[in-house]
Amino acid sequence: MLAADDLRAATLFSRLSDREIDALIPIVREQTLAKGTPLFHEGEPMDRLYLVISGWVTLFRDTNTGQRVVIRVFGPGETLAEAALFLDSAFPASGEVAEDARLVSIDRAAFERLLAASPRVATGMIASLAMHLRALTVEVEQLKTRTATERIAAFLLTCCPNGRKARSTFELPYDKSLIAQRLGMQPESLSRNLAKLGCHGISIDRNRVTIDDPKVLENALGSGTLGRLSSG
Amino acid sequence: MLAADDLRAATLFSRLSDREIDALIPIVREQTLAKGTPLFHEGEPMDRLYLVISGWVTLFRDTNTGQRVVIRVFGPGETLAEAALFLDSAFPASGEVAEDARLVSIDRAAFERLLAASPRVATGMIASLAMHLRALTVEVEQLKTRTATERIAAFLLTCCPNGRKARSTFELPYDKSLIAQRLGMQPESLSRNLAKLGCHGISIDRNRVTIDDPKVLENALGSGTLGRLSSG
DNA sequence: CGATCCACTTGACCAAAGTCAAGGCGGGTG
DNA sequence: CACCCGCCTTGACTTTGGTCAAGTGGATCG
Repeated sequence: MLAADDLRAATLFSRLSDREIDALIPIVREQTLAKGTPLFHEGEPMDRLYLVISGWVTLFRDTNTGQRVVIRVFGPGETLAEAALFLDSAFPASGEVAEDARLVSIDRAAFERLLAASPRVATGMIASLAMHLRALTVEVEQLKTRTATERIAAFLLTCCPNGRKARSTFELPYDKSLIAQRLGMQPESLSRNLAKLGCHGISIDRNRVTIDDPKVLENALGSGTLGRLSSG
Repeated sequence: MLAADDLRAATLFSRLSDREIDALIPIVREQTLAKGTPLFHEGEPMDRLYLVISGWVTLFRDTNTGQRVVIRVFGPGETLAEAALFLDSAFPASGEVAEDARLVSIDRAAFERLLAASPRVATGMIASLAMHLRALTVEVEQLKTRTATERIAAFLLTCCPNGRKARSTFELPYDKSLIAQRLGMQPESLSRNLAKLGCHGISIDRNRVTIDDPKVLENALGSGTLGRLSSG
């Protein structure tokens, strides 16, 4: 069942009072959707705001040369398209479930009522947008300065269950082909570079990853030592 | 002198009433700064919000491997760092005047008072953040899917004085080395690819650019025809 | 239990962009 | 007017990542 904590996990709603959260619960729609389910389509006006409870959702664009660009992949606690509800022109991207997901969504009209009624929602909205902005900023920086290998290493570190103590093992959150798109490279490049990272204490078996020492990897990333490998 | 219209050019303030704008004027700081002047530095808490009236300002990060990543370049009517005032941790990037600029800035405390006092400022803030988000989304998309040549062509089109009728001529807004950074490539690549674009009806003399037919260029960009050149 | 499908991997090749190094051109200065 | 300095351009070469094509291996289904 949908719990108050599920909603409060989102920056957008984190500042709401218990009372406000309780009022929210009956007006949201909760759905469980299978991998591959389309949520909304590029060019259509956006009429709902989504919050991911579990699973993963991609935001992407299909360019007119046929290739798909993944803008971002959203996971638990993240909201999509709140900006779209505000700028009311057609939304420039499509959304799709990347891994079986539980989603909560709110109707545009209901959300606008909420926004008008509570200054805390407006505040949450600003905070939420600011965080998205920060995330995209990091993304741009990575695309401009890091090699494919480095972007992969950075990604694996973010997947690393927190603590980052020695020898973390975890599963990749979604398909490798999607990871490749997220990181802005071809699946072949991901494959090859993952193999290369073997020399840096990372082993991959199917979609199970083990990082010998996250701290060491982090330092190597920061100092640009990942480039030339020392064939270990 | 600072005019009400200068402020209203910013999305952030565009919805304010005449009375609110008038109240704003005495509390803002106006400055004219020379190219190269640093505005704020990465890692420091951000204490002002900036609005560019004329000229250009870069937002960048110096990575620990020594290279500079330009996140974005802000021009007339654009605001920087409004998100930073909100997320109150240290700001992750530095700012610098890229071309002699006239700037307006507002103190953090004053802006917070404004935000609390007027729901229209909050609304403007959301709209402004949403636009930044949109801009960065486009950026990510371009970096992931377009070649250097295509990114340059797209950039030149955005510089094209609007109308985009046949044979537009204009000056590059800032140094070529900065344009290269903005587009995520080396100055050498920019230089070479600009030369390549000669075959597509673009001529460059020093920093004066002429586009024979923007429409044609736009179509070539959309259909991916810019890649293989037909040696014309 | 084998056939098939799909996601991923691997290999060989190629094109795009980065690197390093030298050279030109203009603008400012003595 | 000659000099120097920065910015930009050009050239030769290297590296990275993309492309095309074939192969592997696990899962599913008959």
